[in-house]
Order: sequence, then structure tokens, then C-alpha cells
Amino acid sequence: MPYSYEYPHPAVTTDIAVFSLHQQQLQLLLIRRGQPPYKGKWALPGGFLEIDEDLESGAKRELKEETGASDLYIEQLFTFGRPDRDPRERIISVTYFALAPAEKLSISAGSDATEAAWFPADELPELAFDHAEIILLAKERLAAKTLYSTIAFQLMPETFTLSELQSVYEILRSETLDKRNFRKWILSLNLLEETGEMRRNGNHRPAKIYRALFPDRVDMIR
Amino acid sequence: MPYSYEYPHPAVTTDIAVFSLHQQQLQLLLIRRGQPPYKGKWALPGGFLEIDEDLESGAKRELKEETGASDLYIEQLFTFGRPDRDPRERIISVTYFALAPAEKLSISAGSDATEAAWFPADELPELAFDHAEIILLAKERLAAKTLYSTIAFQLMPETFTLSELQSVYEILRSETLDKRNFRKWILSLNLLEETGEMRRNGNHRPAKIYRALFPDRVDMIR
DNA sequence: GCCTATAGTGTACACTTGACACTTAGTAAG
DNA sequence: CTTACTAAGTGTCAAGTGTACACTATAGGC
Repeated sequence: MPYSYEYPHPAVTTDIAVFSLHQQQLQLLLIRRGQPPYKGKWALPGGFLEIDEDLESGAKRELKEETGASDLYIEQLFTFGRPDRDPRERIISVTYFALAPAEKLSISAGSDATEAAWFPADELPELAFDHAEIILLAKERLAAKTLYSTIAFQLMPETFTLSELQSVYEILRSETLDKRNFRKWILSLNLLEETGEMRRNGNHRPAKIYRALFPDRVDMIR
Repeated sequence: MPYSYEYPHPAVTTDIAVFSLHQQQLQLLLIRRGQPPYKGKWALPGGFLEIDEDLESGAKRELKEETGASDLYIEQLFTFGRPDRDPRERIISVTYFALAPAEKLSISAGSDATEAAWFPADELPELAFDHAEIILLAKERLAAKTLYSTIAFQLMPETFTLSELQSVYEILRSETLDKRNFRKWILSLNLLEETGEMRRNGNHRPAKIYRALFPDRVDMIR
């Protein structure tokens, strides 16, 4: 026990809620815990912050170690710190919210022999710690930001058709949208450009392929 | 040094940005530091989290100890954790954002002989640590929430006139508003009720006094 | 060449937002 | 008591925005 302090210190962890779209459903990435407490239960990827590491770097490192995912859009969500939220010691968890395009779904099991898997966001298994609460907040944040920002672009591959983009909005907002109104609106934002390519995708008229002008940016709109 | 851990632990603090309206200006509450580091500099009220205390409780306790302020609207803002943000040791700061009606402005110097004072939010002195960055974020949050929530009510006393409320919106949004349009809009929200009282306040027609129907609630609007 | 499936396109109506000026009710001064 | 002053209170119209809605275009498969 070489690390000593005059006053008690809590431990600090980061936990990340990663969402993606897969099989026309919003999916959340979870890992199965290999150690107690809550051994065998599913939990958010995350872990202890290193002492000289920035919070966001820690979140990204844990995510990569446990799931292989990297280069995702990530933002801070909330900090959870109920004194009894972990049975081992006092733990403050700085939580993050991340989005992955379907193409980056190639998730590998982590080094500590944990199992990682995607679950439909509305059919989650029993969760460790207060992670159900964290996920609820993350889902609310995603739903809210869908309405007034371009965050949905973070779920898209590099190029896509307008129909594919509309489908993503429909899933996130759980409602069908009018095709003409959606196109009028999304094009009026001037955030897309045509690549000049077409997608031939079955026995019907091919679709123009678009690209986000600023793929790394999330703009506030409306 | 009685508190030992197998791995190094950061310290956790809470810091609070409290805003109020005073002399027709948005004001921020600061304390002058009595101890190094940054001795003599102004800083946000805040301090170390106790080991068995919830984050929000810690923020409220520090605020009360250092400034006497209590019973304010408070929400979590962001968690700051750059490894070098405090020269003493690694410190994670969970920051909060609070609003006080002018009537609760009676601020007393804290127990540890610190000095507390209100500063106009756009004329702040030199600040300790990364507190300038925290305050910038808090001001952005307040400006944004003014547009799509009823957070401005948290700056109002229990009863007020529509002209007083309009004046608060004008200060927060840094623009003048049309009197008829403002009244039409704010009354259409159905969040105010007339008290039946009138305010006689100079040599002119007296104003109806209103009260918020749900003074503790912040609703999303628009 | 005919069938089918998705891509792509314009207009009309309802509603919301924003601009704008005068009357009312009190106080104070002569 | 009359007048002057100040802030409170009130409605309409025009422009812009959002929403509903149906047909044509182009490819593949047979």
C-alpha cells in the first residue's frame, strides 16, 4: 500500500456508453465482468483513471483496451458519485457518451478475458453497479441532441445516401419522416456534398452518394 | 498519512459557479483565496469532497461554508481533470452551476477567513487554477438554457411583475425584447399565475404581481 | 419490353413569429 | 383640481416557417 494521503481519497473511474446502429436498431456496447463485484453481469466498458492521464484519454484508453474500439466521437456525459455506488470503495465515475458508425463495429474481446457485445438499446440485460441509470441518461442525451444538432452524422459511414441518413433519423427519433421534407431540410443545412458517385443497390433507380462536409464536427441547428 | 491505497488516487473537489442578478447585471460569486496556491487570487467557491458525501451535497456544503448561500437551484456542469490543473496533487473537480434570486444575496465571509464577493460576469478579476475556463462554460450553459428552458425563473424572487421578468430575459439574452410579444409568449406557457396584488412603484400605473406556478421546476420549452 | 422497387422532386395551406402605437392608471407639482 | 410625467397594459397584420401530400425517373430481373 505505497500510496498514502493525509485525507481519504475516492477512486476515480471512467465509464463509456457507446452507441451504434446495426440491423436497423440502436445498439449499446457492453462487457461481461470477469471479476467480482457483479461477476458475470454486463457493464459499461470503463475502469480506473491513471494518475497522470486526462479524463477523456482515460475513457478512450479503457474503451480500446476492453473492446478494441477507437477513433469514435466522444463527449462527457455526467459524473456519478453516490457514496454507496460501488461496494469496494468510494468511487467517482466520470461517464462518457460515444457514437460509432456501423463500419467500426469490429469489436474484439479485451485483454483481461472479458467478453464484449452489442445489445439493442431497449433490450438490455441486467446491469452491474448503477450502470442502468447511466445508460438511461445517455439515451436521453442522444435523443435530445438528435433534435437540435448534427450528432446523427457520427453514426454514419464516410459516404451514404439520403435514404440511409433518413433511416438513421427515423430510428433515433422513433418516428417516420416525410421524404421530401427531410431532404429539403437536410440539404438546406449545407452540411452535405454529393460525391458524384451513385449507389446501385438492387433492381431500382440508383441513389446519389453524399459525404458530410465536416465529419468531425457536431453543429447546433434549428 | 493514515489513508493508504494500492494504487494512486486523485483528490476530488467540487467547485460552484453561482450567478445572480444585481444592479441590472449578471453577477458571479467568487471568494478570495487565503492559502497558497494562488493565495490572494479570486476563485470559485468549492473544496474537497468528503469521503462519505454525495457530490451535489459536497458542492452545497462548500457553498454554504464559504459564502453562507443555501437553497439555490443547482445542476452539475462538467468535470475537469487535466493532470496539471492543480500544482499540489492530481485533482478532479466536479463543477456545478447555480442560480440565486437577488433576495438571497446576503453573502457572509466564510469560516476560514476568506472574503466572498459578487463580480459582474463580464468584468472578472484574475482567477486561480483553470477557473476562468469553468466560468466560461457556465456562462455558455446559462445563455443556452435561457433560450430553451424556464431557468430564468430561478433568478426571480417569489413574486414579480412581467416587466421585471422581461428585464431579466433582456439581461440574460443581451437584447431588448418587444413588450407585447414577450407578454404573449410568457403567458402562453401557462407557468405563471396572478397573485391578485399590485405593485405601486413610482408615479405611474401599478403592475400586476405574478408568481411562478412551479418555482422549483425548470421546464424545457419551445 | 414489362414489372417492381427505391430515388427523386414541388406546391398549397396552417401556423408561428415578429413588427408596430396607443390607452390606462397612478404620482407629483403647480 | 388640473396638468404633466412615467411605466403598465393591450391587438392586428404580414412574412416566414413547417407540414401534408402524389407522381415521375431509373435501374435490375425476368
